[in-house]
Amino acid sequence: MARPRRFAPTRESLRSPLPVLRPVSRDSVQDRIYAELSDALICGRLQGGQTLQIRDLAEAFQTSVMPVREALRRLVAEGALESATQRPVRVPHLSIQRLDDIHRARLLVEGYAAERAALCADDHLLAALSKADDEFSRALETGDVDAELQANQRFHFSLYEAAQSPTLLSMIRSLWLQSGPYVRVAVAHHSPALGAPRTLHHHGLMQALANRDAQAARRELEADLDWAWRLMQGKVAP
Amino acid sequence: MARPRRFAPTRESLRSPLPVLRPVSRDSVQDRIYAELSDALICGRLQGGQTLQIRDLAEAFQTSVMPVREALRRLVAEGALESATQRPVRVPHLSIQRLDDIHRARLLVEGYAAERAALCADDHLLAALSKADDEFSRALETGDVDAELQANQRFHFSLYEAAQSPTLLSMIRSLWLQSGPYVRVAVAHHSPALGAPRTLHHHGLMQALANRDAQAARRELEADLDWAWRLMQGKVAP
DNA sequence: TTCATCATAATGTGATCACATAATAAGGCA
DNA sequence: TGCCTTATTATGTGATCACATTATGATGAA
Repeated sequence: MARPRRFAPTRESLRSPLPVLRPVSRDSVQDRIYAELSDALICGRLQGGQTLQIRDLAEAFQTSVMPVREALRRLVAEGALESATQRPVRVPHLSIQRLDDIHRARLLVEGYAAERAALCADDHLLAALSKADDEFSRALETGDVDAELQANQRFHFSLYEAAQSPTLLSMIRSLWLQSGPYVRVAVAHHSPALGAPRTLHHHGLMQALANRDAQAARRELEADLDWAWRLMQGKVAP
Repeated sequence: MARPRRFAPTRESLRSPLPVLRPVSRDSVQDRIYAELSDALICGRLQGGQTLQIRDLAEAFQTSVMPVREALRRLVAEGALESATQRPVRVPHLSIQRLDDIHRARLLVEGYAAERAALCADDHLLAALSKADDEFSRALETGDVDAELQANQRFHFSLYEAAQSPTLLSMIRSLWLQSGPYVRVAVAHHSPALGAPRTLHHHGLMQALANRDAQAARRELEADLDWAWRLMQGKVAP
């Protein structure tokens, strides 16, 4: 192709094509705010009951209220946040019954995704899981909760992406957004020794995938989720 | 004019309880627009590939663009609509593979909801299902596609609500929003004779619920979904 | 005729302003 | 002093404006 690639199709760049200085994020402002808030939710940096006021967030992000409104609206639509009419948006304060409900849905959907992933597992997937699990173990040793949650997220979503189902993936993402604020309080204060079962389940899961054993993969994943759930039950008020 | 009347449980209304004149819609404008668009999607009044332009909708709804933007944003977040940056929102044009993906997710989640509903089925549920099925049959005879879809929706969601799981219910709602535009083309042009299997599955489902047979309920529901899915495969272009 | 280029129009996005409503604080009568 | 009332403040929601970006149609040269 003779024409230079256009990364920022303005008139100026057409006439004097510049080398790409930055892979300019073509996301809108609200997309970046949404991504920031999503990450904060999944990693548990926001806690249940916390209110998120539009003007405060706008000031924090150095923008107007406009992109913040739309980002919050998206998260409310996904069930990650709740809002009454004319009331500030809040991170839902989930009852133990509601958390149990979410947990059951996670067993169903994530367990099925594990089955599907096992059927089309390859070396690339196993390598990605192994890498994430290494980071996970290292974070457990050093007691770095943020790194632990990040690595755990990478481990699980590498698996779920392998299931090759956009529908399941978006449902799982929504479930993680909802349970994120409560997962952290569960894993935040346990001793490193308690982490042992999780690495065990991770390894069992990788073994099941290597064997293409869908049922075993589901069992190991469910055991992993159940472990975190039992820990959470002790921490969360009824 | 005296003080404007307030129907919300404020101190005043507590002291002099007024008869409820109208269940005044305390929804915001964007809520009503969202409800309208949701209904249009689930009932298939919008078709795949159709673009929804903010200003057009605002004019149709007699409002400004503001509430429309937020309603569309919600639907995009739920996967019911898609939008590229700086591009008009569209009803997704789903491939056969994507529709199959959604179908599998529906089998999983709606099948599980049917199981759960069977475990706590009561006379009230059976009555609601029977009523919806009557309307469904009547719509089949008269060939009223809109009424058929409405009744079918009521039948299924009466069942899903009985599962008493807010998490499952919102996931199912999202799946119906996504598949709504394509379900209609499937059921719109079949002869009334082809409708027989569906009423059969509905009746089988009700029988399973009466027997508290969770596995049978799942099987009947899956059969119902599979019937519609096979019909859809013939109508939708690959 | 055909393709590139430019000008124009249309549309989503962000900013700012205005208003209604809900929570909170201040005041007043029993 | 206690509780209801009233005034004030704060916040979400809707409207309007301004801009960047994309698509579309016109126009020119090879």
